[in-house]
Amino acid sequence: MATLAPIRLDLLTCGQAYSTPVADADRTPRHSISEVAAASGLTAHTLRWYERIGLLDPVDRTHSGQRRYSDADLARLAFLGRLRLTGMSVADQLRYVELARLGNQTYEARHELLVEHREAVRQQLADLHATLAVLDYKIDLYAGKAADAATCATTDRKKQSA
Amino acid sequence: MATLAPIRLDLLTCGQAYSTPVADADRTPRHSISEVAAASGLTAHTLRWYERIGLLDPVDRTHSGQRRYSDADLARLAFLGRLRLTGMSVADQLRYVELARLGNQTYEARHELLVEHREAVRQQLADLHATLAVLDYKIDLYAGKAADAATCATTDRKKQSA
DNA sequence: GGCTTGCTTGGAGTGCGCTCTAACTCAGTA
DNA sequence: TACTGAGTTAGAGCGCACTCCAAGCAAGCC
Repeated sequence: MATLAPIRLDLLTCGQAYSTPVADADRTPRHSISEVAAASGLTAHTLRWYERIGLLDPVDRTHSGQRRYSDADLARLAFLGRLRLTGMSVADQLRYVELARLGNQTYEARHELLVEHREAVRQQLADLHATLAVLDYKIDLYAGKAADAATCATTDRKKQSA
Repeated sequence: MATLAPIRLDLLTCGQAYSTPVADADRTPRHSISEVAAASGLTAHTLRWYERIGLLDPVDRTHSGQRRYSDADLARLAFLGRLRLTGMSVADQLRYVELARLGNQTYEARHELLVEHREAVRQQLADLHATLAVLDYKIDLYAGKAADAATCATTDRKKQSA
């Protein structure tokens, strides 16, 4: 069981806040949309769209209506980015976020969702390893064939099966 | 340098031919579209579409116009499936196939393309490993919290940051 | 002959994840 | 006051990778 010691995070830059995976990040509104776009690699358009569909909670605004993201927003974005990198659909990310919004009674459901996704990630890892082996094999083959083709122009023309 | 001894493959089933990565597979037209769909996990629609866009060479037909796929077609499909699993776009797969169609003088270009893609796959592997670590961390956290919630209903309500 | 099954075609449609547009506001600087 | 630049909105549009549709054809079975 994890004990959560509070951490002072007031002085994090946008990039640091984005890459720091903290459970109880600072909620002070701080970062403009362009800073967050730069830190996250998403466009401002996409950040607004994430908020519109509910993937981000409504972001704080300045008195003139401009968004100011907190470190907590950035931490969530970073985690969502991880899920995205592993191929989780926006719909499933949304499902997770909506469970989180419902509070304590959804711990189990979220746990289950993550465990399921971890299995998918493990499957992907296995697929990638297998493909890496195939690529290594093909690349070796091509290295040999390219040397052939360069040194021996009169070699018999075999049909290439990809 | 790879020496390519010819291999007798006449008796392969569709599924075997699909999963056997052979360089000079049999070209005898043999398998119906539904067999290939079952073996490859693609739909018949998708197989026809692949042919239409040039990802597969024109497939042999029976006298009545039905497709009959060879083991070589299946081997290519299997390799394309690997590329797809690693996130290569259809456009890039097409680029590779078109290079293969041009024959010997494109060995180097194909080699380069595969080496580039291998790098992308390695990057993906790194991303997945990193995400797996995050998932493990979160899952442990939730396992603990779920136990809390179950045994201690009066626990203080911490705001959940994802 | 009539029915079913499995296939054919070109082209239209779908779902996803953004991505862009148009018209606008606001703060800051010369 | 004029201009610039960064931001705002709802909604339309786009590229990708399929996915489906309608209409038709050929073979096999009762």
